[in-house]
Amino acid sequence: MVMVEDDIFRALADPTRRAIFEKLADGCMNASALREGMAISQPAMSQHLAVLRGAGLVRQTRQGRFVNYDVDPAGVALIAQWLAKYRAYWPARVDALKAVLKEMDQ
Amino acid sequence: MVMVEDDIFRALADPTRRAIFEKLADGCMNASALREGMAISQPAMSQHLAVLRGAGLVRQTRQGRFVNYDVDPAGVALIAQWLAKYRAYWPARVDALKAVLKEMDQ
DNA sequence: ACCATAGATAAGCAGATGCTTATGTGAACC
DNA sequence: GGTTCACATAAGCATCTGCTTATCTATGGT
Repeated sequence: MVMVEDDIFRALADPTRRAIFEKLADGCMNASALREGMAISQPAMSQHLAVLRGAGLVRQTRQGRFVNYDVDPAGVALIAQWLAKYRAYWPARVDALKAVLKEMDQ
Repeated sequence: MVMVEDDIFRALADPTRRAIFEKLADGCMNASALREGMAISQPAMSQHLAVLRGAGLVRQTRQGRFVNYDVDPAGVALIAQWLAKYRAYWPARVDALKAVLKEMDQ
């Protein structure tokens, strides 16, 4: 038994790590680019990325000397799946969700 | 600046606390009922519930000597809102979501 | 072959976290 | 008023986390 959600939520619990993950929401980026404007040391960034990767939230691809990171859809899907347990508690947002889906159809 | 998501994800990072929260997904329950089958001391439960409440994930209502806890829709909505940033990464689940919405319409 | 650059890993440490036991508070019942 | 039950809070402590500095690995350029 692996309890994937443990790693996911623990990874997202740290504000710095969540900021990194949210940066990646806009698209693929390498570790150095991620550090820009973040007041974080290189080892710290590397450690955070390792945690995010261990949680299945982020994937890495070597490209020369750089390592590109991007959001792992599998991890996001797991969160969405977990959140689905509580869909009964956000009926007020149904309309907003509908709009999102309509938008995605086009 | 309060950074609500900080408290939310920190609260959900603990497996025991997540188990409690998931129990409440099925409906309102008091602290003693929540402890059943959980191998957790009374103070520990109380502390966990305090953290969940502080994060806005759970509400409490006194009913005589008991305190009933239930999921706070506001907290769930915040997670859904946060997750919406990543909707581009789970297109495979659009159909499932549509089914959910159709079901909610009825 | 040498050096520079991007990133990972190791070790150590200050602060946070979750548990414990003990005690406090509040409501019901006699 | 006193006792019991449901829960909260306090204090202490072992463990975990995230940072730091130092060092290692890997790739590219010359």
